[in-house]
Amino acid sequence: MCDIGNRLKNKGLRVTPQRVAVLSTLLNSKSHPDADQIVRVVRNEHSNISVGTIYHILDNLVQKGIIKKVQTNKNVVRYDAILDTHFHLYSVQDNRIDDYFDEELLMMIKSHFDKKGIRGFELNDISLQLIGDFK
Amino acid sequence: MCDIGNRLKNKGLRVTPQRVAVLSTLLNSKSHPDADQIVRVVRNEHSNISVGTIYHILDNLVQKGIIKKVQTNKNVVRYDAILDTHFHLYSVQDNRIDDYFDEELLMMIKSHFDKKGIRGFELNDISLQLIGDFK
DNA sequence: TTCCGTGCAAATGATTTGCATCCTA
DNA sequence: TAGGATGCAAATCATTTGCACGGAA
Repeated sequence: MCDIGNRLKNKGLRVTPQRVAVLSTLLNSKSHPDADQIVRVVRNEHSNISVGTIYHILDNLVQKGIIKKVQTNKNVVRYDAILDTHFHLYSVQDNRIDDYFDEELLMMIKSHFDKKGIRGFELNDISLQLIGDFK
Repeated sequence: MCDIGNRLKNKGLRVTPQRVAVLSTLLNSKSHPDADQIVRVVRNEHSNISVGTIYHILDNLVQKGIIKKVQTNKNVVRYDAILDTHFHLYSVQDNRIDDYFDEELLMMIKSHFDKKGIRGFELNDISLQLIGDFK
């Protein structure tokens, strides 16, 4: 609990049971859930947090950089609590998104831009999706 | 005009003025518009195509692989008529998405996966967003 | 005690759907 | 002419907003 509490406190957010529930749900989930899925899990395991509040909390956490939104080409936003830069495996068919860690590739891309840069653009973050199908 | 007509015909879609209007609008746009922006341009330049129809058409074009959806972390879908694999520069602040062509990087990533592969995953497409700010 | 957070319900906004009509092939 | 396309309006669904109340600091 202290870990989660501290993450919030460090960013100047008050530690409330609702925030702890949302953040711990996200940390325990490997699947990159959307708001609706988080609502269901939270309500199942904890108390009856209202939907609007969960949207508020997710927004707070994103603003403070505690979690990230996941890029999607659907009209639902999904979330990711892992902050280390990593990539995503997308299966369009089953709407599944898995994490993909590839330190070698990350270094390769980073050093490419360190050398080369992009004129007129300050690069802050890299987001790579690998689109295909799970076998 | 024939070019656009053929693109549709080749994929087994009937050539209608509405589809031609939508596709040519998208081809002439460098900005990766969403459905609403396309509606406005189309209605301005051509006839009064209905909103539902434009959503239908965009969906058709994506299904047939004539255009692509652009990855976004907002709840609006944006579109891209360029099919050659390329990357995107994202500015979260001003919600701007520019194309970024980098053949060298693309080759680098491709050959990385040609060599290495991803266990349990068949890679079909690569989507890379470079997030930062325009200067 | 003081705000920041929360709950609830209504509002918004993007996208979809149903159905009658139209028009390309 | 036949079946895919379109137009329109109503329906959905995710997300946002307004406001009164409640609880961390």
